[in-house]
Amino acid sequence: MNNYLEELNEAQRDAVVNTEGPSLVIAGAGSGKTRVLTYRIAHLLKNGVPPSSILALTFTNKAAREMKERIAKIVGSQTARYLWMGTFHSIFARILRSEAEIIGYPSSFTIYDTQDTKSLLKTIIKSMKLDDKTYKPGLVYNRISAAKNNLITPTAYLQNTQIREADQASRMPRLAEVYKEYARRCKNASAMDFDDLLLQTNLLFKNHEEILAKYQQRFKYILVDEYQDTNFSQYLIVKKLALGHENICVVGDDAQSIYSFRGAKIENILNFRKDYPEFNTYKLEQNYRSTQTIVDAANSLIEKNKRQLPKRVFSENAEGEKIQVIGALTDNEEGYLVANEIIDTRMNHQHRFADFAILYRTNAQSRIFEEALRKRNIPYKIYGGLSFYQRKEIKDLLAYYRLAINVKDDEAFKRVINYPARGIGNTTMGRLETYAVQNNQSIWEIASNPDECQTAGLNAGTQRKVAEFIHMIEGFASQLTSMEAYELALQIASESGMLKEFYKDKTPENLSRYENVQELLNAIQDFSLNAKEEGRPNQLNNFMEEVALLTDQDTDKEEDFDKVTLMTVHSSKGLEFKNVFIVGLEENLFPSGFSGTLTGAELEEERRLFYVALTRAEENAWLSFAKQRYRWGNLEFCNPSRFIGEIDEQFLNLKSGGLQAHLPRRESVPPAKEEATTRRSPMGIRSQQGNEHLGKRLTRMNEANRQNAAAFAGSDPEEIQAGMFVEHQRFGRGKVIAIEGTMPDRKAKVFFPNAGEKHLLLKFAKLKIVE
DNA sequence: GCTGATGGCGTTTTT
DNA sequence: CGCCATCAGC
Repeated sequence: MNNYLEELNEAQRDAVVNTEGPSLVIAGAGSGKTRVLTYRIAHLLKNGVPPSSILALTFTNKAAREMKERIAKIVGSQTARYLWMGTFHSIFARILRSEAEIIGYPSSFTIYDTQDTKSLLKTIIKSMKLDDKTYKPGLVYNRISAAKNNLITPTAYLQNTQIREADQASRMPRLAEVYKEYARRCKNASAMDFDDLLLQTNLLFKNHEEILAKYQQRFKYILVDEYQDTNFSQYLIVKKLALGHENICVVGDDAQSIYSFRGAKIENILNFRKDYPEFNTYKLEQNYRSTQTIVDAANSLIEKNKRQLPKRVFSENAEGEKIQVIGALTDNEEGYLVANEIIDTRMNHQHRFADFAILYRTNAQSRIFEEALRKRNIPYKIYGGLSFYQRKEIKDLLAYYRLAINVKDDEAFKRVINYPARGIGNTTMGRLETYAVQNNQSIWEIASNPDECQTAGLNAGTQRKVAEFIHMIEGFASQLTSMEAYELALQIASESGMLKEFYKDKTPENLSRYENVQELLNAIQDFSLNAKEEGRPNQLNNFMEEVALLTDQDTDKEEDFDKVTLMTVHSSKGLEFKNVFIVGLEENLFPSGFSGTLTGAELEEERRLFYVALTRAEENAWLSFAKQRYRWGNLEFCNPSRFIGEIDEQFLNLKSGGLQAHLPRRESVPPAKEEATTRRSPMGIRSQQGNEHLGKRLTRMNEANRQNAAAFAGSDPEEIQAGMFVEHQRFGRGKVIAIEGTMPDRKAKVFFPNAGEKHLLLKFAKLKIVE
């Protein structure tokens, strides 16, 4: 064991060696948070604390794995193995499986992923004869998820007037019933969704004191990473468990709370002192990652946060280069500029491609940069998007495994009953499911019983086909305990007929599907061999327990060696690159899901300047203006369409804070063009004229909208057509038509061409320049 | 059931 | 635009 304490600065060392009692470690970005966590655990182990009494919770598998590896390096893998270290979900799934009986679940319960959940919700919504355009499965899921994460059970939901009112307001008055039905069906299917893993753990601890006591006893030391990202459900579990010994150490940074949209409660970290009055605070304030300039820039934004834990992040690194702001007239140009910059910087500084990252807000924005990089032969890798385990063929095969392990798993049943095709269509499935729901049973329980099939109304031929399928699955199920994972997995893949499907015709898609399935089988083989070596059980259900909570952010392939990284700003949290481009900032100009009412003045207030050049003349004025060289603040806009300058205070002090896009203000608009000063246009504007990229739908809707717009504004349709449709962002929604002549306090129609006839009524206007 | 036309709509993400 | 859901029509 090396002398790890010497590798720490004073603050870090304090946080590592003071292991007793409640500790709050506030860890600024790049301040060595992971190092402190791992060393703290190593320190505990070194001082004779048994690994099995340490519980360390993270948010991602990746974080857990990395930490475990680092600890293993210090204390040896034999010791590290017995740590209770993993994601909230995996740890509590493990506990739930071993306590399943007492809460009425089999220990082999299925974990429904997002897709399963949504598809089940959709079925429920349909069967309740509700409109799935009002009750959108995704939206319903969010509501139910939020309820669960606040520990609101269906019964409590029904009685909660506040929630009921909110449901009324969003025109989903029957949401409570949907929730209840959803919970019922999950139970019948012996399934839990992700939120259930936490909710059920809470219920388990609440209703069974002796079990809570057992785990309180067991976990003498509890550590939580990214505490600012915990939701209420997670918070409460931790709080209950910590009551035992109060040796709880939470690590986080209120300034890095970026997941409130998925239920993270920053209050959990802000209120730590209330829960544990006797706590110690450790502040990690020295940033080892970034230059002073960058730390200063970040601080100038963070200081605008209203509630925060006082800290002063500083860097002793060199001041470093200025932050550059580069503007582009179009998205294509933006891609081109970034690609060029990468090539230049790489040459001039001998950087590797892997030293570059391109960050954007949404995954959909990657395309333009992919194209630009490909054109310049720059290798890149993309994070996000469809993960391996979400591919259809993988989900299909996994569904067979799931069904074999838990035959009540209705979502798996529905997935594979007719894949490959067995002549069991929607009608049959509909009958089985309806009957099952009526009888409070899983589909399997009906389908596997000939009498029930008869009653459900299946004809003899269909009954035979269903029976064959049941027989096949029973065959798989019967071998679960006798065969090891890989053998059985392979057998199921082949006997289910799935492998044959890919041979039907040799399309590239089929080849790729086949390869993916092979990759899954290889993974199972690896799992099986490793498990055997380490003396753990190596059956298919053991593999499936792990896989349900796995995503493939983890799989770093060898071939990903020297490549530019493309990912969302969110997923870059905690990573380091020498060169970072934050692109597509103008996307923020348009609030998505935009449908409220705003006055022109409010828009001005919001600094969301999504206005359009209305007429042909005005548009031309803008375009010629954009090609000129001009200055705004410290930013110099260069010919033809780019500006490079230093980031300045004005930029950073933007009221809305964060990564809001910022646009030239009035002084940048040439005074010569008086017309143009009354309206602004963001960079990245693309007009309909001469723009062959406009979508087909826009073309289709064009005429109708033009007429509508003209009628509303009382203008000549020809005139309006000229600059009417301007694409402000890459989402179709962003195509805005503003109506000439409307003043800030007047209502105006804003047309979203894609929304077809139902245009939105907004108070919206020509933006008045207020200085 | 499969296919192509049509329409709708588009955050951030982990488990 | 690009993906997905739906539906008419075979």
